[in-house]
Amino acid sequence: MFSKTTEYAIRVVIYLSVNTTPSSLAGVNEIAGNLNFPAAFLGKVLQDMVKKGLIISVKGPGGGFYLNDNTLSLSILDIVELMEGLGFLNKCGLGINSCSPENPCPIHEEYKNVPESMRKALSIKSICDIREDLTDGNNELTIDF
Amino acid sequence: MFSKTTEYAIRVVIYLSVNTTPSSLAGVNEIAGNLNFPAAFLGKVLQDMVKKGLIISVKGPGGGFYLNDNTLSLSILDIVELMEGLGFLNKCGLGINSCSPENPCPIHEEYKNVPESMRKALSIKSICDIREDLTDGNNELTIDF
DNA sequence: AAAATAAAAGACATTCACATCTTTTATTAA
DNA sequence: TTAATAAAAGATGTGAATGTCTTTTATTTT
Repeated sequence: MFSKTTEYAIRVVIYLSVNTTPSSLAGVNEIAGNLNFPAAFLGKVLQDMVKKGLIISVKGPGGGFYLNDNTLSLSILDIVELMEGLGFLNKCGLGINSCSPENPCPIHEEYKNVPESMRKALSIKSICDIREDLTDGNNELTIDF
Repeated sequence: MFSKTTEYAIRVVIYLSVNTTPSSLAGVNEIAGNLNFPAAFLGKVLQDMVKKGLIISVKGPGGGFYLNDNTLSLSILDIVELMEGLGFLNKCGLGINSCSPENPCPIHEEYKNVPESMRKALSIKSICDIREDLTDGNNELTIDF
């Protein structure tokens, strides 16, 4: 559904939310190792995320990355929007560019629920909520971020 | 959402359902021209569709393509399945391979509706139904297939 | 039979996301 | 102030999907 860049960004945000503070950072290699991402490419994604304000970087010995405070209040959808835009929510179910309410494709009505349920699924929780889910232990979330 | 190959295949099936009969065919260039697809590449897709039994080809002067009768009873989802499989319905909302009911990602529950609504949207109508919608005129479908 | 037509088939080209490698810059610690 | 560390930046590589071009095969018409 999303590009690798966006996918990596989402998981990095979650990882950093659980595993770092402004005084306890994580480096490229640690993140790449724990999330099983290619380190060199992840470096590029991290650069991009710094530029976009999602995370903060520190150079030099002991350096690394940690989460920007503001990012905690964002939803997954907000991160997707920052990384690659929300075009995927407006795409026709058959891929027809000229498809619109005035010029609907053959499954236009039937497909309406899809972007709606996507939007809901991706925006209902904040990163802060997800961090709580993962650290609380009062739920069955077990994936190691 | 789908590959170009699959997208072209879906629209070709609809086009042929409305515009051809076993005695009135459509050639690659006619189809490509009307649907605004690259003709040479479409030729490859049509070959593939013939092999998969979706359409029937006739060589030589007056030749071209028409819809296999059986295809009329298929849904869009059936065509997608034939062309590229249904992997897209089993993908995790965050792109995590190890995501499963026993090992759910942070938005696992929230995302469940998405593939469900996709499946419904793509399987509720048969090609036959869609052809009726397009030829009846008792609806607002206006895209020229 | 010969010429024309149109799909089938094979070889080749292009593009872009994804990924890697090398060099530079900033920071820290000795 | 020098050496070490780690991110930033730039250049380059790769593979798969997409797209093009040429040749072959089957069919029809003259």
